[in-house]
Amino acid sequence: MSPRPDRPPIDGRDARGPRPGRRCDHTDIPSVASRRRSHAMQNGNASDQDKLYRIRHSTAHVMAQAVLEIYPEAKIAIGPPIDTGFYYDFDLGAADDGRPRTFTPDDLERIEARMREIIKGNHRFAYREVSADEARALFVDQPYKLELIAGLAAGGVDEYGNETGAAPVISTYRHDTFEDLCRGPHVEHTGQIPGNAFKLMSVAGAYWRGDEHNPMLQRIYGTAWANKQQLFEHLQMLEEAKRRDHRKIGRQLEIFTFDDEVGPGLPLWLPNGGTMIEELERLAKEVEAEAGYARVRTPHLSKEDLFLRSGHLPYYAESMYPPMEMEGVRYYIKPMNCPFHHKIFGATQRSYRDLPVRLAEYGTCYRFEKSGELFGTMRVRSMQMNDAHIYCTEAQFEQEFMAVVAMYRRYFDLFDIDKFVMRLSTHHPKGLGKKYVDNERLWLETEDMVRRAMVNGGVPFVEVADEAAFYGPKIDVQIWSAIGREFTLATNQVDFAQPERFALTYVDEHGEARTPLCIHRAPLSTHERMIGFLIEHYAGRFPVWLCPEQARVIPITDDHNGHAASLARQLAAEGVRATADLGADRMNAKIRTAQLMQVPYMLVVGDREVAENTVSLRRRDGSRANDVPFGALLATIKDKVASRAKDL
RNA sequence: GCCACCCUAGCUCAGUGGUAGAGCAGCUCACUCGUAAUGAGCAGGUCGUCGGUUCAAAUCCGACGGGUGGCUCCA
Repeated sequence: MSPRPDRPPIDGRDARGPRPGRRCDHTDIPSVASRRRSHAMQNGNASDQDKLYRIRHSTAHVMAQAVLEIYPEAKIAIGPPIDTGFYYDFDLGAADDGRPRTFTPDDLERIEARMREIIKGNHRFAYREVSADEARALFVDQPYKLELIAGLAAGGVDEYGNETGAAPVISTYRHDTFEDLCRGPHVEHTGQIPGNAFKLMSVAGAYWRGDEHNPMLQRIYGTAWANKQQLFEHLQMLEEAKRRDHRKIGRQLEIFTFDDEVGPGLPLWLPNGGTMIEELERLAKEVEAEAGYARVRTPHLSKEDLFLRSGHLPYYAESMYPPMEMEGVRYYIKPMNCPFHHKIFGATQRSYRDLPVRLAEYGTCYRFEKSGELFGTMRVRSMQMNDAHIYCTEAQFEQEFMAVVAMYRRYFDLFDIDKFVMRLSTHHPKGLGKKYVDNERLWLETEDMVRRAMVNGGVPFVEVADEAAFYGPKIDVQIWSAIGREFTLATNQVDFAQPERFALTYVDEHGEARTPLCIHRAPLSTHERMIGFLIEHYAGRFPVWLCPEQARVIPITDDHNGHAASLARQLAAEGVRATADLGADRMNAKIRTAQLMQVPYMLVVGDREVAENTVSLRRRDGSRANDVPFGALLATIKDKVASRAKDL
């Protein structure tokens, strides 16, 4: 099973907002926790979820007690339940060498052992409400708690520091020797925590309140379940996720590789990956031609002036490779294609009759992602984007925007992608002039336009504030990697800022110059992220049209090599990617090899097949068909490819 | 970038102070086989790099590089 959610939580609400009946997605959990979604939590009923929530929350408290016993000087921060368990953040103070003390893997074992002892004590969880002064006295040695209490006392902030807008009630839960600032709920006593259904998983650094300017705390992640079987299933699911990991399959299927000397985040596409890229581009070009896009091509770098005009440099210089200087002029490698497309739009005089203008390009971009942010091919520094920019009038906007959304859905149908969330990202007033172009009126107008278009089109979406692009709101399509990491696969952005900055105009029916709106869109994402995602989505078993190798001819003995080679040539002549395995292996070994490479069609040929020009067909799924006339099979394969069929 | 952990042959891994091993893959030979591994032989590593400790370092320490899990970030 994949840890991605079974059903996208499409409910028209903020993805981080409260959702009835799902305590593990309650607002008192920091945003990261609520963004990861658990398989189990989606399936269980409300009372199961409530029970798991209590178990996890209580296990976190027990862990904090164990940590405080081992490190009495430790300062405790926050410890919420998350969708597969819980975590707790600690500040362990300075070690002898003056550097921050950190947990060791041995600590985890000790802490876990002590936790089991505490659980056996059947200590009751006791709730009480306290005044702000009492709370301050209770946690006088706990600076992080004091900070949270200050927020609670001031109102509108919960015990995790998240804004609630609710009236402040300060409460604590106490069990055994440990009392924590906490709203609960908890199990009745520690004996209700199954001692064989939790496991401390990892140690990680985490910034206090998620802000990298704050000190880094030590976080321990744990997983906790209602019983031993559930824990076992969860651990098995993690193993299965590792098997589908695109980094592993990408190596096994010889799709891509990385080389230390080339550099981190700079994938090398092997021939199999190259083939897949060609197929994706073929798809995109067909679909875009049909939808009235024109193809353009632009350079990989430009003068600094271009990115100053676009506004990218002041906003995103950190994510760009540093400039290079030639003949006294600074050049940047492009992190995006839009400024170039804007220049193409602006290169000719445009009439309202020409609009919409849709410019498409699989543009190659380079972004300097921090080293710790790289992740296989899903997060890289060089990428080729399924990019296009649509220039249109305000009157055309809704239709154009929804046509792009329809294009997403067409692709997602083709790939059977049903686990995703469409997310409308809007601005936040506090970021105006910093993260965002400073024009609140246009922000509100375009956000409303997008919202209206989505609602009119009947497209479910969630809305999140403060996640927009600097030039406008956007609709992102969020997907999850095999190991549960969330990514934006496709994006659809409204840009009300750049057309003006580039002085782009068209002449309207009254002869007046007007500024067009621009829609940025990338439904097929980047090749890097798309192929990484597809590898995990299909676990390497791609539909025939996308397979690097579509058919392999396997002779039974050397006597059939000539015939096998001839069949492979005939397949290739008809555009089917096929090879003949003429090696010294036995037939069984050749089948195994082809099977491991996920070749969809294996054509076994022996004496009978040579005599009758048939093949004995083995498909990747293990199904077989004997005495298939070669011509008929060739026609079938060609049809599966041409129709981009989902089946074999 | 920050915290923790990891890096031994193309791949998966064993080896925890006395100078390197296995399986698979590769190559050669034999076998000529009916739907997931035929057998034998050969070759392949300055143990990520550099420095330190030691009579002796894959093994201990440090720096750097790369990776993994998180945090931050994600146009």
